[in-house]
Amino acid sequence: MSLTIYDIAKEAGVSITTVSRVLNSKGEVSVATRAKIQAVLEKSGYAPSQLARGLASKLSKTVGIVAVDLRASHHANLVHQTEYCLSQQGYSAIVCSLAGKPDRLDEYIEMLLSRQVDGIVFTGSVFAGEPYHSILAAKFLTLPCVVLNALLPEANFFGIINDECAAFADVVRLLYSKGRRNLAFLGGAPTLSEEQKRLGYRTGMERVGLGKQILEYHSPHDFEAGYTATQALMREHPETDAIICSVDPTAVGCIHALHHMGYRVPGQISVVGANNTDMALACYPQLTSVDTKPYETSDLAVKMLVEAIEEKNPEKVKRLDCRLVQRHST
Amino acid sequence: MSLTIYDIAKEAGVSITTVSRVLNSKGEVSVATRAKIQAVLEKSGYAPSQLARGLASKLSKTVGIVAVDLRASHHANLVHQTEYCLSQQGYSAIVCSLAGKPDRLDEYIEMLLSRQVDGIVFTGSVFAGEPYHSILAAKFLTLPCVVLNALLPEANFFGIINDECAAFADVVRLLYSKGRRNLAFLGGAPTLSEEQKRLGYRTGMERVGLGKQILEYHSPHDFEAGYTATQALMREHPETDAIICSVDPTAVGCIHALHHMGYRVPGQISVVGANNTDMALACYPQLTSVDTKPYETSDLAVKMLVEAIEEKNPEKVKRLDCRLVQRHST
DNA sequence: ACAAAGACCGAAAGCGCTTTCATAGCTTCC
DNA sequence: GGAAGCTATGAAAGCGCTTTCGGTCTTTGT
Repeated sequence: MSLTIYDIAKEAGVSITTVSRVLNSKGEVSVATRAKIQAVLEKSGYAPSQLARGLASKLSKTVGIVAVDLRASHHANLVHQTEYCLSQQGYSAIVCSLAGKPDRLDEYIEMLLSRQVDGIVFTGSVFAGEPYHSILAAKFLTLPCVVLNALLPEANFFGIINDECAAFADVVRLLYSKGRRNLAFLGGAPTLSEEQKRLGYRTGMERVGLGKQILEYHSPHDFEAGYTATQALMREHPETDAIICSVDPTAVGCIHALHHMGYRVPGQISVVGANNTDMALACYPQLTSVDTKPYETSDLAVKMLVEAIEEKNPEKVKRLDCRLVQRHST
Repeated sequence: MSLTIYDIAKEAGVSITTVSRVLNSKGEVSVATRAKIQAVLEKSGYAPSQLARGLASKLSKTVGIVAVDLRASHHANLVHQTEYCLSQQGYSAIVCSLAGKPDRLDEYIEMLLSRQVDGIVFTGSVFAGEPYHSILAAKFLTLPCVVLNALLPEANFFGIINDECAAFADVVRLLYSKGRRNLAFLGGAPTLSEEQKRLGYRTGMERVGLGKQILEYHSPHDFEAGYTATQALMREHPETDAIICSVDPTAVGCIHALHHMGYRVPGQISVVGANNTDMALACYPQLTSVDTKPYETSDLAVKMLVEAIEEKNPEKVKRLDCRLVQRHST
């Protein structure tokens, strides 16, 4: 096998305790011995076993990242950046992708606990809703957790909230300024994030004086669903001239449906999405989308989590604003 | 802290050795004691510490997944499915996303080794090229590694090769059958995967009697690059009526460029991509794409890796065929 | 009836670290 | 000059498991 702390100690002519001390830079070590040990360390290429370290210190320097579905671009971005930030801080990430199957959450949590992770990051507001929340609550998790885009009532659950409400109100204002008067909202299951968007839509509509014309449709967060929901919407409300979708995949499905029904985008109908994923760039016309800043969100999440792990009592909730990115679909 | 094997042993009135035996179902245990221990196990909700287990047994039941860039849809799919298969086999995945920065590979490998991973999966053919290959080679990795879409010469490196060559020859045949006669190829840096595609293109061209009209352009694997490369291509070879791109993002950039230059797709020009990512679905018209079967690839990778870890000597290379998915861009 | 062979179980030694506690050697101070 | 206080170091006890080895108690064969 590889080198152990004993090899280093022997080579340097000191005890493993002293080696451990310089490894963790804690405790007093004379300049001379420190230098000697450092030298041995350098040339040996020794790296301490994180397993042994974790076992002895009760800190594994590992965190779990649980994503609803890693295949979704927005989540992949969040996981990517979260992992990156964690690695910068000396933590490794064990990632779990639920593939939309809530029942796997239970096993994953169990697994993460058995691996002594120091904390967990959940990407996605669905974790605040059912059945996820019940599963999490039943675990009585005592380790720090941060949920992206949601806030759970439990202690040691930290949250980051994107202010999507304001951004969606802006979306309405933008569309209104372009002359659109029949704006529909196409949203998903009522998570916090969805509710914020919906609220933003309503608020925006009130502000521009269209409060009486609220039109809300429902669609899961995928391409197909966006497609069929749009067909229904246009059949029942042919006067619609702008569709605000809660996420990009829905919006892309929406655009395709409109194309196939013979509408011109943005000529006749404007479409807006959210999360500013690469789908927004890929579709034609390119999609105007609410940027929910996955990078900033992840950075903040890791910052909060690490602070919580180190018992620095970070704030329980942080807020981040969103930015509307205009492209050719409006 | 949580329960340990001692608690279980005491509760069941046996030694920890015996508990360990039923936990790992190895060694002889009478039916009676086994039942007794099982019962205690059930109602306690005990889960063995994987850290301690790994330390004692030298098998961490953890594998590293190193992706060139998790943000790229194709890689996210691979990582997702690989993680899923691993979890089914009792392994956890530590994921590392290089974000296209080769220099981070070194640190990641070091980290994975210090965590005693039992194996590593690399997603992407770039790992067979420079500078990645040199970095890997310098490590003298003795643990099993599998590289998706590439094969490294080193021992204990296993590979899965997608037969993209045949698929790209099929692409040419398809386009030819649709009346296209000026087919250009838009590929990336010369990795094995890229070379296969290029070879497929050439072979296909020979077969349909267009061997004299090989036209190859170069473009990194992203949207922007595909866009600009296409502009150059069309400026220099306006007679082109079909563009075969080596990956979807390039193809999407290509389509956008064509749109902006006033060409109709597929009216005047056909475009094809590869990997069949969600970008292929998102863009308009939806993209004909070579499906490189990320799910089958990942399944196979995990199968090979686990066999290698358990010293079952799997074959060094496995091949998988690809499938051409026709959509509206051709 | 007695030896040989199993079946079943526990003691104890690690795995590679961290951490507590004790000790030895030096200063410092009145 | 001796008590008090540092600084620098090591011995040893864990952390929660696996695994080897040996021992006891039944079987089985003759």
